[in-house]
Amino acid sequence: MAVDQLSRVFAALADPTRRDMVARLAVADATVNELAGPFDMSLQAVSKHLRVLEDAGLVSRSREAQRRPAHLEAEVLDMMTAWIERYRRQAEERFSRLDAVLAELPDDIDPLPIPPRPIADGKGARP
Amino acid sequence: MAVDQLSRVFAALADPTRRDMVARLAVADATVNELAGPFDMSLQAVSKHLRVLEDAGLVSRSREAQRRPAHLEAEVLDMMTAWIERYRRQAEERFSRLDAVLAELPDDIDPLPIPPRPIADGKGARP
DNA sequence: CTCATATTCAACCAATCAGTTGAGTATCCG
DNA sequence: CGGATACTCAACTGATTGGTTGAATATGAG
Repeated sequence: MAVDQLSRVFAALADPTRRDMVARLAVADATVNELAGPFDMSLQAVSKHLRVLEDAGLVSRSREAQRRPAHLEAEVLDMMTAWIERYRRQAEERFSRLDAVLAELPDDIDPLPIPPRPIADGKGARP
Repeated sequence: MAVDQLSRVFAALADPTRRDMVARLAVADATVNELAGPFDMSLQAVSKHLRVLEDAGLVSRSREAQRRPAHLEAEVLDMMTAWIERYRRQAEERFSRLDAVLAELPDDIDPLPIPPRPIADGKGARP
């Protein structure tokens, strides 16, 4: 994988199955078997999804007898929020600045000159 | 398109090229040509990326002579933040609750029997 | 040691994705 | 009108993804 972590995290959460897993891991750590419960999907498929989350750094795993419980690593979520919020804020600022400019426009300016009307057919020309 | 918007938005931002576009659209609206500038990539490819962002609801487009300037729709970002923050907060709470429990443990309990050997590797690097 | 449980590995498949090139459409300008 | 500019559509391609099944590994219980 020659792809940066931010990309991996976004990609990981682009799948509803994986988002569901994250939602449940936020409540409690869980094994592959437990996670697989609600899904109509093979155990191996769930294992693969878990692997994607792990590669993205969203979950860590430990060993507990045969089980390998997954644990949500919430810090990575902060990385996403940081990215998103940065640009949301930037855009927001820009918009409010635009609003301010518009609000300051003096009344004697007509910012929307009506374009000259190209005219119609020559049928039934009126004198 | 049988895929929910949240999935589309996450997927849209899973690509570095598209994240870069979003970053620049946060600064100013831009046309396909302008956006394509820095990329070593055909105009059509950029147009396609823009389409993905549009389908995800992240940008809207208008018409201005031949140009079709793209405009960042920041509200959608809020949807992501809402999702992420919900689970981050949930996990966070859970951890602090756990901390509280541990802090309350009477002294005569040894809550952390030291494992004979912390699993040394646990996971070999796969080629 | 042998068996059961929990999980992963490996090979395969269909669908989607990110990119390409080439042709087509929309809009303005002279 | 005819061109130039800005963009999109269509068809193709190789890589990745989300799923499958069957075999393999890891660990604890008897």
